[in-house]
Parts: sequence; structure tokens; C-alpha cells
Amino acid sequence: MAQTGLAGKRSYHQYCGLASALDVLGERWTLLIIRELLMGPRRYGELLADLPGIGTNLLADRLKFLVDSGVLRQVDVHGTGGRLSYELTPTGQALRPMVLGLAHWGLEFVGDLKAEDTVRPHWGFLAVEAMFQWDKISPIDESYQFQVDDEVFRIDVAGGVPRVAKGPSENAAMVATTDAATFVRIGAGRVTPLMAMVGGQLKLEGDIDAVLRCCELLGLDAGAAPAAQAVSGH
Amino acid sequence: MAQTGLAGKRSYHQYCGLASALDVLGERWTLLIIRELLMGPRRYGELLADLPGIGTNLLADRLKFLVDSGVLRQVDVHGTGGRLSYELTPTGQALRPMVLGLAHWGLEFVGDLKAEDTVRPHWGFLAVEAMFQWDKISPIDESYQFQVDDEVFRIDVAGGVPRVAKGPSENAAMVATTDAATFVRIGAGRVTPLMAMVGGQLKLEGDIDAVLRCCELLGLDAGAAPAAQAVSGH
DNA sequence: CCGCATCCGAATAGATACTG
DNA sequence: CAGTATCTATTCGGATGCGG
Repeated sequence: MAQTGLAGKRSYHQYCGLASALDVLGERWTLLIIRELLMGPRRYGELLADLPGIGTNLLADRLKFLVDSGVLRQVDVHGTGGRLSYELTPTGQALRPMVLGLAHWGLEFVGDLKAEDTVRPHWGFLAVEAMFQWDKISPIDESYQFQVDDEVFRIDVAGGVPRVAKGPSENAAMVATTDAATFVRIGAGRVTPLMAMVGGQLKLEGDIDAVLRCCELLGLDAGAAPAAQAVSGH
Repeated sequence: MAQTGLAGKRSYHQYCGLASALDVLGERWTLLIIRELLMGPRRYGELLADLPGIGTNLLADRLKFLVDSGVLRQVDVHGTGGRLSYELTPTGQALRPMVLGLAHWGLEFVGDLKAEDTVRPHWGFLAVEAMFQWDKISPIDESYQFQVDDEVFRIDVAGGVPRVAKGPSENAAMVATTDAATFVRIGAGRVTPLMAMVGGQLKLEGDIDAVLRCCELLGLDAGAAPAAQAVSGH
């Protein structure tokens, strides 16, 4: 169901893959909808709650267009009382590396948390997947668990391959507990894990070597950091 | 100069890497400007010519904002008579994999060439870089040359690493000659190289084995197959 | 309530004329 | 050539309405 083009829609009218991609994805809110669905199917109301400011008509329009374009489909997720959810088709799933790449790239531009900013735990967790240092993955099989506000995620490293997932780990080698804003700030390099711990926004439990391996996996400077001097005063 | 935010600009106000990225890149035309600059510095007038429909005010606004954001900079390219060009900063260059990925993804959505569509040779060539099959690169060092309308590009394979570049190759193992629309159509899988040759839109010269290696590098079905996907109307 | 459709003021985009 | 300035068209954002 590709090349829909839904008559009347604005288009760049360029015979080019990028222009065609942007004819589908380039409008406001569209890629943020994709972001929400990268972690699994969601219902209309859930999307509305995690996209503050979108306006109900725009969300409905975008969902309809993306379904027509073959990027999303509607599914009946077991246990949601027969109400339909939206999920990515294989074509939509193929956007994962580009969306994650953009999420990682954009961390350079996140500033201080302002009063009007919203935060969600799973936004930070998306960036985690984009931060993997594929050349520095330890051969040890283990899991790291992250309690971010009221949501729980984990990284499972198995056979040299890390994977992110929702929910707790049965036997985590490390458990991190923090709030969503701190989680994003650490990913953006605006604060180091050590700085966040000293400030009381991050709690780390478990094997100290597992903590260090987790930091290395994510390319994070575990503790040292630009603030080394500031902290040494203690 | 990150986290500029240029006061008054519309923002998603989400504390999230993707939302921040889209606050910088998400407006209309912006990623197409990045696309143009991925192949080297360009001047205002050149950008205007390759972005039909943009309007002079929008191009000026976008360029100014991207320079302020640290994605672009102005440079004096030798030989352009002291007039300034725009080029990507390292931050902007970091977008290459995501932009190429989107260009490749979007090939699924390019339809038939319509009367109002514009085409440029270098648009097709951008996708070429995104089509490399990194697991199927031959160990043979050689170059493939592409004459697309009035522009010439090449792929240099050296030490198992392919690289794209502008301009002719001194000793090409294969030379392909075609028009821009056919070039895009082949990349999109709407036509095979063999079909284009039979139709007279593509001419291939040089070593037949080099031609096959080039097709394999790009994941193209050299000739066989009526291409099952080619005629999926609706 | 949830899942939209409609309406309207505000913000963006497009087209064109103009300037250093 | 490289942009401004200005005006019109389109899209967005927020409020409201409505059927199930």
C-alpha cells in the first residue's frame, strides 16, 4: 500500500526518496507519533496523553494518513477490552534506526528543563537504545534495570548483544532508580551519573563492576567528569 | 552553539532528544536543505535552483536558523569569487546516516514520475550510498562510474570499503549512462537494470563481472525477474 | 468517558515585488 | 546574486460538539 499520496495533500513533488519520505513523515507531530509506537502498540487516548498540545483533530488526521500510507495499522491488543490500538507495520518498524539516530543527535540540543517542558520516562529510554557502543560490549550476560518514575525498563545483554525491553528483570546485576528528567539529562551528558548520585536524583544498587560495564555500554563517563573538581571540594 | 532555541520559535516543549531534534530540523524544507549540503557546500542560488517551490524568504529563514543552531556555517569556497557558500558543520554531518536512511526508506513511496515532479541527478546518487550491502562487498579494488544527465559520480571500492564521490573515475571498471528519473526508478526497484537497458534508458559499458559486482553491492537484481513488486498498483 | 469531526483565530508557508 | 518585505493561502492549535 505504498505511494498513496492521498489526493490533495501537500507534496514536495520531487522524484527523490527523501522527499517522498518527508511527504509521508514530514508534517508536524508525525515522527513523535512514530516514536510513541516504537515501544509497542498504543491507543488513541494514550497517544493523546503523551503528546501534549497535539489537538484531537490533528492526531486523528495523522493516524488516518499513516494507516493509509501503510506505516501503521490498527490492532486489537488482547486485554484492552476490544478497543483498537495502533501499531507500526514492518514498513514503520524500518524507521527505528533513523528515529533513534535523530533522538540521539537531538540530545545535543536539549537545554535546561523549563517549566513548560513535559517529560516521560520512556522518552529517555528510547535514547538508551541509540547510545549503545557496539564496539565496547562486554561478553558477560547480565541485565540492568531502570526504575524511572513509575515505569520500569531493562537492558538484557546476552551473547554480546544488548536489547532493551519494558518491565523488570528477574536478576538484575544493577538497578538504577531516578526521575525522567534526570534520566534524559544523563543521556544528554548534561550531568554524569556520579553528579546525579551526589545530588540525590539517582540511586544505583548492585554490583559496582556491572555499573561500570553499563556505563561503558552507553558511552557514559561513569563518574569522573567535568565536575570532578567541584565535587572534590567535599 | 547548541540549545539555541531562538526565542519565539515554535517548539514541542518536550524534554526528549527526538523532540529537540525536530525543533531544529522539523520544519518544512529543512531536511531537504541538509540533503543538498550532504554532497558539499552550495551557494544560496544553487540551493534555490535545486529546491523548486521553496520561496526566497523561507530559504533565507531556514539557512539563518540552521547557522544559528550550529548545523550549518558559511564558508568562502575557493574559486567562487569570494561569494559565500553554506556547508554542514560536524554536527550537521552527523545527520548523514539518518538522512540517507530516510532517503532509502522513502524509495518505497516514490510512484510514477508525474508531470509536476522535478528530478536531479544527485538525488538518486544520495540513495546509492544508502543502498550499500555492507555484508556483500567484494574484496576487489575497482571503481564504477555513473553518468546521469549532465552530472558524473563514481563509487570507489578500496580495501573492502566503498565510497561515493563526485566526478569521473580515471579507470572505471564499469560506466553506466542514464537519465535522472531512470536512475531513481532503478534505486526504488520500480525497474531493473536489464529492463532499463532493453528500454534504452540505460547504457552499461565495461567488464560484465564488474557490472554484476556493482549490482550486488547495491542490492540490485541485475536483470532477471519481472520484479514482483514493480506493478503493485493499489 | 473515548474517538473522532467541526469551527475559528493564530501561526506558517508560498508567491512575488523590491533592494543593496 | 543574495537576500527583504509584503501579501495571500494553507495549516496548526485549541475549544467545542456529538454519537456510542
